[in-house]
Amino acid sequence: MPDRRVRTLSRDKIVDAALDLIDQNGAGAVTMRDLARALGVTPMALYNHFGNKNELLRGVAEHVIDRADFDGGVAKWQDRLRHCFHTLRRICLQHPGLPTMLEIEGAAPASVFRPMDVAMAALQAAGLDEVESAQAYFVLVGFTLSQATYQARGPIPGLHASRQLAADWDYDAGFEYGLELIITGVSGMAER
Amino acid sequence: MPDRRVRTLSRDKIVDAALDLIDQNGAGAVTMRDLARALGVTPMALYNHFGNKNELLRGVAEHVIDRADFDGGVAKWQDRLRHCFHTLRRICLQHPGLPTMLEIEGAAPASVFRPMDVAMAALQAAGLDEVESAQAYFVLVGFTLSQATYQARGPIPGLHASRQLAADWDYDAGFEYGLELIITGVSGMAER
DNA sequence: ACCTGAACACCGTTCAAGT
DNA sequence: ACCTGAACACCGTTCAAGT
Repeated sequence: MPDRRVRTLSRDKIVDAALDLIDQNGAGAVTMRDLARALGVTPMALYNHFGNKNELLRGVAEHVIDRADFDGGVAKWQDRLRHCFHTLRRICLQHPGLPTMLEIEGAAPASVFRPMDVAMAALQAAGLDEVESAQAYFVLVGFTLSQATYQARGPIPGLHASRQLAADWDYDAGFEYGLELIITGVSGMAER
Repeated sequence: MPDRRVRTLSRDKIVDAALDLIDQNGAGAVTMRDLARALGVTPMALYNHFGNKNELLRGVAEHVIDRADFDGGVAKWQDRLRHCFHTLRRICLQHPGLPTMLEIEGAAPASVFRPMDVAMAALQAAGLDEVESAQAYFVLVGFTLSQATYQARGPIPGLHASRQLAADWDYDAGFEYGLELIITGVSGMAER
């Protein structure tokens, strides 16, 4: 018989609270102590549910990625790629900590392969072989994550200020253009 | 009259020592205390030369970028792009901490605009306007930095292991393919 | 099985003091 | 002007103890 007393904590509760903190204060702002305080609990209570902070962050990333629909069920390979990386970009902007979490050593969950599977199927439909598809995927995911990171961080003060890129930079237009550039490149490479 | 006693510290000495530590132990491994110990000095002595750790890292990044030749003096815009981003990739691989340092908030020095100027000139020679060139530059730099970061970190254990991407992944071939894909995309976008 | 409280070994940085 | 030494306010995590 399992314990019938209400457990104050669970992996889901921890992940939800961590996601709230990340969305409010950004990526590196989440602290085991802060997270414990938000849950009304001692920091060490978290270690009954996650081995360490990295595992916890991986749990958060997994939760976010698992909720996303990268496929979309569209027909043309170009539209599948557009949908896949628009989706990835959207969840990165919704949770500004996500790209950093995925970049942190060991924090990437197995779920990161879900968009990879979708994208690689589309790239092979475009005419690339398996290795080429993987190589092209890394172009797309590197581009998408770096764009989202730049946008979430905002212009670097004193650095972008010297150029006119700062105030009126259109991140949406920049993403669309870059995505179309890469898709055009995929077509060109497939024709060789 | 300036003080004639030998100063034990200088910005250059600190930057050199920090670069050594970064090259040996990776990105986040450099600590004000470790760096001070390597210099045979107290941690607080560093604060006479740099306002804080971020400024120090910016100094290191600046030093590395300033030593690189992004231009190369080649004629065709495709070759100029190849040379520029091969150079950027090389210094990122020589100093595995560099991409992380550039991504750290506020750590990016004004020098990051040097490869940007070279690349944007090449992209405008390809037929893109100024805004398009900036957008295409972000594709190239995001791709190059993310590739170098992946390669420096190595495969994520238990994650890439489930795919055949792990052991025999050719980072050089992946970079070449991605770069050609983007250059092909630039040509395609310029023709519109 | 799950949570607490005190402690450990770290951080970056401030401050007052030395020369 | 430059460096030291002690201290402050943090970290993630270990360990022994409670229930």
